[in-house]
Amino acid sequence: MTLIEELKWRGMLQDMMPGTGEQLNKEMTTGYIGFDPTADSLHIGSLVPILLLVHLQRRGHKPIALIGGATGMIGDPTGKSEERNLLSREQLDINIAGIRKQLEKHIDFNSTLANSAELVNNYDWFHEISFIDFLRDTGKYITVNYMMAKESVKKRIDGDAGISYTEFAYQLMQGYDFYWLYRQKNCKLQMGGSDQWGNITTGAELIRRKTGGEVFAFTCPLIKKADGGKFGKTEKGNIWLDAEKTSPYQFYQFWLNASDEDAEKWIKIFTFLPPAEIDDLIGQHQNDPANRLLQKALAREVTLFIHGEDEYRKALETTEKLFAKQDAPAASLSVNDLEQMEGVVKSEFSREVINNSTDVVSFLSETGIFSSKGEARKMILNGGVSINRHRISDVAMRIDTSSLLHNRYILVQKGRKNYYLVKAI
RNA sequence: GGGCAAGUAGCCAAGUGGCCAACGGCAACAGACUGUAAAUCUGUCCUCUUCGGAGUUCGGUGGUUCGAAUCCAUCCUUGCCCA
Repeated sequence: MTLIEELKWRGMLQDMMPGTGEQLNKEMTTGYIGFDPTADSLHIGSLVPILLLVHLQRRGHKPIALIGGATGMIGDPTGKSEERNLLSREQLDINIAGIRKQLEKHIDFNSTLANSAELVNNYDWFHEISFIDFLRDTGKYITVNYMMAKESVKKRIDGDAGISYTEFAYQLMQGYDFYWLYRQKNCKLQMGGSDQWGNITTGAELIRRKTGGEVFAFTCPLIKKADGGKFGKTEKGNIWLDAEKTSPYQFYQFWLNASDEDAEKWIKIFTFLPPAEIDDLIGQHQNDPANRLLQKALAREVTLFIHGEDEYRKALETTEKLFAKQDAPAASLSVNDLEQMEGVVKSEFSREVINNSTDVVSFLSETGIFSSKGEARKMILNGGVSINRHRISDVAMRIDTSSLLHNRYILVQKGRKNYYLVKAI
């Protein structure tokens, strides 16, 4: 299986320029992907580009991760129905530093191998290009007609939000990135999400017109959930790769909760398991879907890749304690079990108040599990709150010392799956 | 600079003097059913609440009115057409 064949099998190939496969078979090829510094951490939406770089490197090619320090100052109109606010210089610096740290965690930029990965920031070359230079050396080669034909631009021109000159010019900047990397690093390949296709082709066109050189590209389909919902969002917001923002347990849970349909697609995309093994897993899963073998394998592989062995183990242990014997009384959880739960949202509450007893509603809002008394009350009336695994229905219920497990803990569930551990101090 | 149109909750979108905290859809959250799935059905969905209510909203600011998302003035933003 060639790289292209494998990516196709994994469902990671959407568009491809002619000759890309041949180029990759011919020689070690340098390929790049851009990362937008729109937040200070990458979320699982950026996982696919990272994986593409890893795939590329595993096949002996040289990956470049480009951080859009300059393009981030402009704003990509792709997929946006409205003009965006510009990020401040300071915020960008913070974001770039955060993203750089994460990329370094998952891709090796320091090896001495010929195909060691490289990390570049397009601010480094853009900040010294003057407006005049850019217009003369780059703008001259691409017609406005060409730029307006791009889907991302056309949508905004046809729509009622319009597009500023700034965002309109974005594709030229990304095009210039490709040109610069082609010139400086002999980079002949650009990858990205399928929404980037328009920007990528502008770059290829620019290179062809300026140098006559031929470059290649392919894109990966955007990940969606089978039910049409947004991928990577939960009640708590984005799923981040940063353990500080999304604990490994929550990360693991996200993948474990994938629907059957999604799990089948995602295990191909998000893990490096060989095709034969994946086919085998899918077969087993279809025989016994209730066992959720696929989801478990998916969650294991992705958690291992992002957070490593130790964190995976802890996430798995916590999951087993909380979910394996869900009917078991909470008291059956030992002090150790409770102490060692990693990644469950934890909070503290005054022992004194518990000694004097307090009402559930205040307890739930003061621990931060619910943002207000009203919300806590509504959720209780909805049957959505359990304390120590007993669903509560009485809004006036009291919390006192008898509510404490091992004289120290209270286990709260919001819905079935969201656990909170409150410790009396 | 001139003419026309538009700006409503996370998003889309109805509402054109009181019955409006504002129809509907999407997304989200919870419940039932399940396998910590999917689909379906039900509830919640501006903020706070002692669940009786209270407070703050419909681009901004002023005004008319007993009463304004709705009328007037003015400003801002955006689109289309003309210069």
